[in-house]
Amino acid sequence: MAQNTTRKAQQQDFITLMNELARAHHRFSLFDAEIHRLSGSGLTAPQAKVIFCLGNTDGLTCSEITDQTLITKGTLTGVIDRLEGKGLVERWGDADDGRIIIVALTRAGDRLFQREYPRYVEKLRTQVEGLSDREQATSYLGQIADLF
Amino acid sequence: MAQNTTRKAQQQDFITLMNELARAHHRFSLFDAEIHRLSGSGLTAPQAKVIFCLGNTDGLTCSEITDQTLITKGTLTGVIDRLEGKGLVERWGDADDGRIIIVALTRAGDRLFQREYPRYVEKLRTQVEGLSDREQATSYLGQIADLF
DNA sequence: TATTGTTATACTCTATAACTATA
DNA sequence: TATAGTTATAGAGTATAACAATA
Repeated sequence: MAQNTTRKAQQQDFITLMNELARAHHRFSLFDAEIHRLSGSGLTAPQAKVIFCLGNTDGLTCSEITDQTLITKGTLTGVIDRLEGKGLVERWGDADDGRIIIVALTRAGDRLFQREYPRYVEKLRTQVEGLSDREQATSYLGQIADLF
Repeated sequence: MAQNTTRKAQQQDFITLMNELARAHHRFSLFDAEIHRLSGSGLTAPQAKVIFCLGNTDGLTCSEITDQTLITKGTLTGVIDRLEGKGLVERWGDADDGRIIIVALTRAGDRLFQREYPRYVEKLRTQVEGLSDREQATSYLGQIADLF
């Protein structure tokens, strides 16, 4: 009976934990989207992800971008189309392997990256400032990242 | 010089932490959506959120659902429309305050909730099973949830 | 005037699957 | 046959703002 109560309490703890995770996740989405919206960069969150991962590189293939951003390949084509339409990235074929497309920042894209990336990091930092133990956070988040 | 190096290292730590958070967030989205897709319930993740928060209640107002799910009111109308179209929820006006709409599970919605909610929790639990220290997780996630 | 919820618009992202071109 | 990326389809969620009804 007492054991049953304990199990129920543990189940409730777990559900509470998952609700917190889901809400944290959702708030992160909203916060992330809001940062980009308020920045006036004209980027959506997925577009910014792509720009940020292309920054300080000589270009990446679509597969590499997919690996880093977790954006599905079908979706990625559309995101890159829009960034290309804004003149922020350009595409060219790989010389060795005809199947591969290299995506890279244009000069305008690089200027945007140089301006927006530090701002983005700074806004996140401000939000996280209250964090008590950075090392614990790092190691724990690594675990969470591995779970999903 | 050494101080500068340290600061740079700290900045890099922070960026790594944020990248992990962003990836954890994205993976959670994908995992969450996949659970519902594979369950055959026909629910999207936001729809499931609404069904789950209505479970074991006598109905909630749209504002209350918004508070719990963080789904914007404009979006919520559409989500509820789709759930109503499936016969899973119903709406009625509040007797006291004519502005308020009460949303509640239908019998079919409640059956879905009773069946899917435990499954959902169980799948999350399986995923989280590797977690080393539940208490640490709970307290840390609480912090993250408060940050965003 | 403020609040609750709906409607309208326009867009982005999403999954899925078929498809092209190349390896 | 397998891989890289595009295209096509259909739908869902999103922000935003204007709106109606009620308090």
